[in-house]
Amino acid sequence: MRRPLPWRDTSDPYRIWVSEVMLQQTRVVAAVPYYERFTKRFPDVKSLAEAPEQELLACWSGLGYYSRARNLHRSAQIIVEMGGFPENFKKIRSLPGIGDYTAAAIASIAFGLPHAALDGNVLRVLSRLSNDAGDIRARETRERISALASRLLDRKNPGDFNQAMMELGATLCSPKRPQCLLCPVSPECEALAVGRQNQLPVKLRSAQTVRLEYTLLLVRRNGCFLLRQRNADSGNLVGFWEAPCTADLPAARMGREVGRFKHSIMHHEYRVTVRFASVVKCPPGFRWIGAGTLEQLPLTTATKKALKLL
DNA sequence: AATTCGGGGTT
DNA sequence: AACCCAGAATT
Repeated sequence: MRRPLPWRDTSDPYRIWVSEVMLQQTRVVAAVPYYERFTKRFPDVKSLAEAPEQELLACWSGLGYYSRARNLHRSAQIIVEMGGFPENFKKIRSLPGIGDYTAAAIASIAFGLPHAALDGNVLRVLSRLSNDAGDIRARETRERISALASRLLDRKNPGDFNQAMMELGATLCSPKRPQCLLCPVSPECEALAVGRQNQLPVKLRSAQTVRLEYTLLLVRRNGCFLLRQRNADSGNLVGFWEAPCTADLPAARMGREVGRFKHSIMHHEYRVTVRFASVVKCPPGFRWIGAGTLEQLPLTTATKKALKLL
């Protein structure tokens, strides 16, 4: 059942750290190609610490949750100052971008320390195993399940134990229609025993999706595109480059439609229309960017998708 | 304790 | 179309 994953070939804490951060709220299949590229470009802590942020973000562009990349960068610099990768839970946990889960994962996998890692998979597996109907997002429930995880933890092999628990959640003990017939611990599963496996875990509160639409403009001239770098006022995606929307260029002349795509962010779903447009002069805040240099810049995913339509 | 942060595959 | 992913930081 053990899936061959690129970060399982190493005991290098740096690589395990990078993989764990990439896997925060991100599926394994999505993270793999990013991990390969990232570790090739930044093979160790030092190379990451010294990298320009724009290069880092360009490498992360499309993976989402960009504060992960910025925190990874800051932490790399802290680790260099510390003189090496921290080797106990408390120090690992203190690094920016590392919470309880990631600290436990690194401590157990890279250093063999007895800390149970509690991610979405493990919460699901254990809520079923113990037939716990508490809200999985409530602190009380998490503490109860965390205590159970610590009790079950194989203290001689915590890294394998943690990964096996997550593997079980990712493969058999899935959110819907768990494959209990194939599950090695089904005889111990209290939810299965009373037929509640499909009702667990209980998770309350989820905002409903908001649908919006807008138009992105591709303004091309002499092999360049009109782009803008998001500044500190834009709130999110600061430092990323993007194409203008219609509100940015009220005076632009519209050209033909290039295409459409959907783009989802959190509980927002955007329907984006892409059109060609032209302007008389470069509007304030925008710059002409050569088409050849685009891939070296961190582009917003929406802009990336728009350009891909060409 | 509740929100926010990206994006995309699954069901 | 809802759900949820090898979560963390901020409010």
